[in-house]
Amino acid sequence: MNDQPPTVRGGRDRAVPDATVARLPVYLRALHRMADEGHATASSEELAAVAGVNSAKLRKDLSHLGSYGTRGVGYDVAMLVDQISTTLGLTRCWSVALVGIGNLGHALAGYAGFASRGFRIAALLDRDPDRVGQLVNGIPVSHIDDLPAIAAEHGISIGVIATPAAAAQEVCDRLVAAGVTSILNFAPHVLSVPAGVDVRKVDLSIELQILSFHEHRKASIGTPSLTRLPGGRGDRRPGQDAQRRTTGTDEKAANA
Amino acid sequence: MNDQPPTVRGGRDRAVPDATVARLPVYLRALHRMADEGHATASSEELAAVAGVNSAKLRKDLSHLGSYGTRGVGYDVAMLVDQISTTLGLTRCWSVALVGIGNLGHALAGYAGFASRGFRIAALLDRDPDRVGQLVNGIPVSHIDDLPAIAAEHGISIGVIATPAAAAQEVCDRLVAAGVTSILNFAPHVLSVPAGVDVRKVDLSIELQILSFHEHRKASIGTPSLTRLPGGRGDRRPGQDAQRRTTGTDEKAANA
DNA sequence: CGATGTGAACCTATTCACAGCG
DNA sequence: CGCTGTGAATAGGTTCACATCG
Repeated sequence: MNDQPPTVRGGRDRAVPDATVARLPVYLRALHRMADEGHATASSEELAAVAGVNSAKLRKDLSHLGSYGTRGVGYDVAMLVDQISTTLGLTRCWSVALVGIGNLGHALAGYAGFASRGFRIAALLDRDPDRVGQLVNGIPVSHIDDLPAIAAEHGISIGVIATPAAAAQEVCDRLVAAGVTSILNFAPHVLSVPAGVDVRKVDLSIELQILSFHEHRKASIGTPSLTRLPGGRGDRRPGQDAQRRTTGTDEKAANA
Repeated sequence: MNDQPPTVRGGRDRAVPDATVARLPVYLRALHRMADEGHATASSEELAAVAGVNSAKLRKDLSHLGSYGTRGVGYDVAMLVDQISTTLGLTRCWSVALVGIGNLGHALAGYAGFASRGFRIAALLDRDPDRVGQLVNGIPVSHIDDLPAIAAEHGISIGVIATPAAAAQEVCDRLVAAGVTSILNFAPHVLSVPAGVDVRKVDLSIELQILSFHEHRKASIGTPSLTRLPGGRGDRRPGQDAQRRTTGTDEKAANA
């Protein structure tokens, strides 16, 4: 316990801001890559470069998990991997139900990234009787009506929706009724869920439209002789790496 | 070479914040839905409900595009659709190149959401000679080496990367060399691009890990008798719709 | 000495609350 | 009178710059 004033969140002051949480998986991937390349230790500068962020942000992010660096040296790669994995809850394996075995569902079912870190597709579900019973990537497709039993049996708490938009809300409701409290939604539809359920969305069409905006911007401004940097989107601060290549994407719009 | 203290962006003060841009496609979808349902006009409250945001945010977002509402009435649906479409640059059709025709590439090539609003897959590309020449969803697969010619021919400015992580950076470099200035990256790899090129990423594995964090949180806190709301993620403000269902996802982590 | 960890400054985004218009 | 549009207040995130420590 602690007294009061600012930011009383979960247990103590654990907090970990959402923006930081969204970057931890990126750091984790960067760390694995550095480990593969033989680094036992990594400075915030090196790690930040691989992760595509600046070093100050990385240090501040890591500081939310505790103090796992050594001044004058950097971070122990293996230890940081452990710490981030623990924070993200990746020390256990999560069972996932994937609903909607169409075009996209097939691709997702075959996606290697699933198994790679602590996620297991425990069930594939569809409403189409013709698809039920099929084997997709070695996993049999079950009927959506069997969701409650399957969810209970496997202790499924994460659901992935890959159905058409029209079916998404109903599927979502069924997932929630079956005890799922985290949903990843690929359907182009805004889901409505009770409090306590987290939803994240992945939406190709939205991403394209955002890119369209920026393309449109670039095109319509023409190449303004030299109002700003010759190519930048305009908001680069004159700070450090204003030139050369921008690495990665800065995070922002996805979900929460 | 310009003075001016605060926030001088593109032309004048056009700005349109990134967070707003990321939501415009959502509003657009909501508007289309309301139009389909016969609404000629919509209040900020109604629209916001369909789009899964609160009305104040929606009004402020729309105010960045100008004043298109009527006080006491609401917004004219058709007019708003036009205005948002124009802002997003959707009044023209963008040609897109999709690179990497594997599992995911197939699914993306078949995705209806592409054609739906101003995007046309002008080319499918792969490095595997066995795939070249195949027809996928009616479009022939070309070899990646032909990218420069194809990009020039179709005026392609948007590229989608659906290759394995190992190939992503090279493909990215080739796209940029061919004149592509906006990239949507599905590969689990942080891309490095020159200034002036926009990158957005879609990453299943990162999304799952973020959900894992929240699941972990919920599980480890148990059900705290009544420290907070019985189910919420903890950061619900005591404001308006704190109970009932949270609609949609709040935006945050995706890209920029 | 070199790199972490962090207070402070800054900037962006969200929410409130209400003036003002149709 | 109802709803938009917006200034002001608040919250959240990023960057700077440096004290601090191994």
